[in-house]
Amino acid sequence: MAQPATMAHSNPASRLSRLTVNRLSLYLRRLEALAAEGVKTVSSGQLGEDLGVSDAQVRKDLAYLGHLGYPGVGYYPQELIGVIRRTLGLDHDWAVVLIGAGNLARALLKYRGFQQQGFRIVAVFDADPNKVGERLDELTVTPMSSLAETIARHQAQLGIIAVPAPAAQSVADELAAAGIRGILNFAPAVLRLPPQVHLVAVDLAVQLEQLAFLVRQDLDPQ
Amino acid sequence: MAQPATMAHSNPASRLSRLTVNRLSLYLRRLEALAAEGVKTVSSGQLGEDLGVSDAQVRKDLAYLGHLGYPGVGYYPQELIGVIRRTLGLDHDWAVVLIGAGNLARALLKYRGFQQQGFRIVAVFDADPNKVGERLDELTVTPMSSLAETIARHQAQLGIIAVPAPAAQSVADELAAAGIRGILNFAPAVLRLPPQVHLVAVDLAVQLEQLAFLVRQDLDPQ
DNA sequence: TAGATTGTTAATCGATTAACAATC
DNA sequence: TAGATTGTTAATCGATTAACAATC
Repeated sequence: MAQPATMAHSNPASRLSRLTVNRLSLYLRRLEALAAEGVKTVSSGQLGEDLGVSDAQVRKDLAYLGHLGYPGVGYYPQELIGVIRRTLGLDHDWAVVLIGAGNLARALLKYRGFQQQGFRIVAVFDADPNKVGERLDELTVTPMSSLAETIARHQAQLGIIAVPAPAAQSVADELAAAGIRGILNFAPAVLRLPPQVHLVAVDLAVQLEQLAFLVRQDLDPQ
Repeated sequence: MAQPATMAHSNPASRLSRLTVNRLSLYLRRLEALAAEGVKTVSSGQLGEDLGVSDAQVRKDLAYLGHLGYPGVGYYPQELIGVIRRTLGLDHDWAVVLIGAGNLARALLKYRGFQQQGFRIVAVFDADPNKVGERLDELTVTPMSSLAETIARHQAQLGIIAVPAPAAQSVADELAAAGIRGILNFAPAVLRLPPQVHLVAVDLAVQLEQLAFLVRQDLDPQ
């Protein structure tokens, strides 16, 4: 809107790298806490210090979203919260389906951070007939055979894969075929997806191995 | 050992970036699968294609670990597995303590990827007296008061924080005070730790928001 | 006003890719 | 040998930081 006409077809969000988007999530969480505390303004230096990010980095990240800062003053948390939420797509709810009804699924269902940002898990599926019908929180475990129908009914756009690695690719294929647009994958498997389906992978073993490497290197450099 | 004397104080591992270490974990997992299938040699092109990494990237990453490739032939999975495991510190077991006895803890206790790489969860703690004494898999939930003693007894070097965000910093402080050298943090909180304690954070909300951003940008560019 | 703080540029740093001589 | 493939260099790409004029 405030963009000059010559920039009409430029898309600010498309310039945001994965790293910047990650930090925007962190800024958002911190800003929400500051707003709840009644803080009226915050500087890039303060916000960065709270999160372990440089002040220049904070300003650069936020400048991608527009002229949101006030020289000599800082940023207004309330204003920033609105802009970041819109940028991240958090200005409306997301219907999410969860595949796999194990302990990780239980943990994710209870995870408040998802609910708070408008992610609604609308169905849980499992391939194991013994788990189908089981009650998980507010939901009843549904058979995989009703995946496509359930996704269509809820107009779910996101899916979370929490099944063992060998099953992950076939679940991903089913999700893609059912029209899911983004997958958060917890299975330790590399997934192949059509280009219109976005993928974010959380690989727990990789993260723990990263930690082992850091400690090992520190204790026993060689 | 095979290093010339002039490089005696250079530390190859210290040159490895976090990104490279992450990929080494992925290479390791794939190589273990290849070895199990009886594959005798693999090229950088093949390994990269399996994991979505360029061939040049694979060669560069592996070259940090030494001259492990054979021109015209490729790499020997068995040889590479040994070197990567040593580099990542996976050539011995790690005793790990788990703080928080909720659903995420249950999921982590059952996670095969940890056990397979030699991570042994030796104790589970919870601040809630109602949870203390509860059986989780092979372990009994222990009160926080015995944290330091238990860590010392098992000589645990790694800790996993799976408690709510408000409790995370105080748990981290206790772990650091008890001599833990590395923390894998699942709480959505920024932790402050002394420099000798390494930190890897897995932030589930950030990852799901990353996914929402990608999908939103794709569906509704503006 | 003086002081604080932004947005942005240029410099720096780091990671990836392309290309190819060397090797088997 | 011819073909395949490595290790490494130089080129490219991208992200971070330092610095400071502009602004309130």
